[in-house]
Amino acid sequence: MATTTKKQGRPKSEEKYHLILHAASCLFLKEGFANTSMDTVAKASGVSKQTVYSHFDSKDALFKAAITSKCRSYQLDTQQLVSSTAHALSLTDCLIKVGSQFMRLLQDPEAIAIFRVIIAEAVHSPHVATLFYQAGPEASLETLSNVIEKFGEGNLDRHIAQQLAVDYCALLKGEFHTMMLCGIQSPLSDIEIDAHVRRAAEKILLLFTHYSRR
Amino acid sequence: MATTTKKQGRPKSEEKYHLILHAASCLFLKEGFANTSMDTVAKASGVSKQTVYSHFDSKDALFKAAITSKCRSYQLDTQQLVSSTAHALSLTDCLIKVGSQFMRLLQDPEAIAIFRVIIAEAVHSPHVATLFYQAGPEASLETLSNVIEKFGEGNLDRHIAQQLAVDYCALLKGEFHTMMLCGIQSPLSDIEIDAHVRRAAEKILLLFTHYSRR
DNA sequence: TAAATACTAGACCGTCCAGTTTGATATATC
DNA sequence: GATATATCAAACTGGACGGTCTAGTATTTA
Repeated sequence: MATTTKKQGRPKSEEKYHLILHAASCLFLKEGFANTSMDTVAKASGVSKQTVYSHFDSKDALFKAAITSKCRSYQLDTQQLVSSTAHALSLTDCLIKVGSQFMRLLQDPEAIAIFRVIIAEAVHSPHVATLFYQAGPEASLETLSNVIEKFGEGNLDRHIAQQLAVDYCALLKGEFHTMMLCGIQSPLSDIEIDAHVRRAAEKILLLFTHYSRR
Repeated sequence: MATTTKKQGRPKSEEKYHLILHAASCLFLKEGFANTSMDTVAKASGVSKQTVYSHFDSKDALFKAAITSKCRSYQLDTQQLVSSTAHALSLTDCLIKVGSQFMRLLQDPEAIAIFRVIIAEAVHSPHVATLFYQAGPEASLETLSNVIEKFGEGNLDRHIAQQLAVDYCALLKGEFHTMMLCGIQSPLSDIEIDAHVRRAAEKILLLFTHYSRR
């Protein structure tokens, strides 16, 4: 049973599997779910339509697989902050560092595209939406709140740290994210990002000190 | 030229125009643009397909008209706050009042539906997205920042008041709005809303005092 | 070599849909 | 009443698309 029962016949090409998935991801993000046809996916991956259907049962299944694969790449890189260097940084510097990363994520055209597709299909594919949210925003918030809690040095309740993390992200977003999603905001320059992040970090520090000394 | 040159023949029925527009709005919001057919709109408005096309040139035109008409109803009712009663209220009470309204707007299933449709079609119909944003969020922010500025009594720069308005909305949204759009958050109870709004108002007050006495 | 499966290219099916056309009826102005 | 337009009901056009089928070729295991 547990033995590697190799299937007979020619095996499916992993390469083609990835070609299809990659092409589908790009198309779904660029054109949306409804405006992407299976014929186009096949053509774009340089593969016959039948092969697409041999790797993925339906358009829906392909969509789920494509979004799922994209999810993995959209998280804050908070590893560096939690690790050794963390203790050398002040909370301010730490917030600024994460904040800049976060803003760059918010600006990323592909990240915006994912959000758009997810939101558009949220009613139809709640499972995919949940998946995306957990892999992306939720995971990032989790680690950010850990960082904040660590700086509280015991004077900060866990749930207050979480709240501050949410608040920080919210302040960083401002009207920005909504405007990006609506397509009425062009990306900020690095200088603008820096200024914006510093203002937000300042505000969170204010809240941080207020809620930690009690 | 400027005389009311009445057209000959039977005039178009205004009633039918509104029937069509109303049915279209509901359908677009419930099903999205792609999943709403002109035949369905015609049937839902109790009108022949031809009549739909006699009032609206194309599906796109109908969509624009439908969203535009919906936009008008989605603004904060800040009239009452700016008016006479305003001076009787403290800033805190004022913020709480607006905040509660704002949260109820964020929860409104129809408002969420509009956002979804707008975001989904943002790439295809940037004009509609802009229209929506100006009529909705932007207008609300404008009046909110006026209220805040008034309470600053001269000690608050105009642009800082604006910033505080944006911050307040951001704190109120938190992760909430995004989660609603992704369909992974059920509406809050009135009690939860109240608690959330109070927390956010408290934070903004902290920022307000910090930025006004300088 | 034989059996089994993957893959291709393209035809094919059924459905859906935006938009048009037709022909009859209704309602307005002149 | 004559003319012009609106409305209806229904058929029609043209095209897109999800998914299946076929027939031939390639690649793998037994």
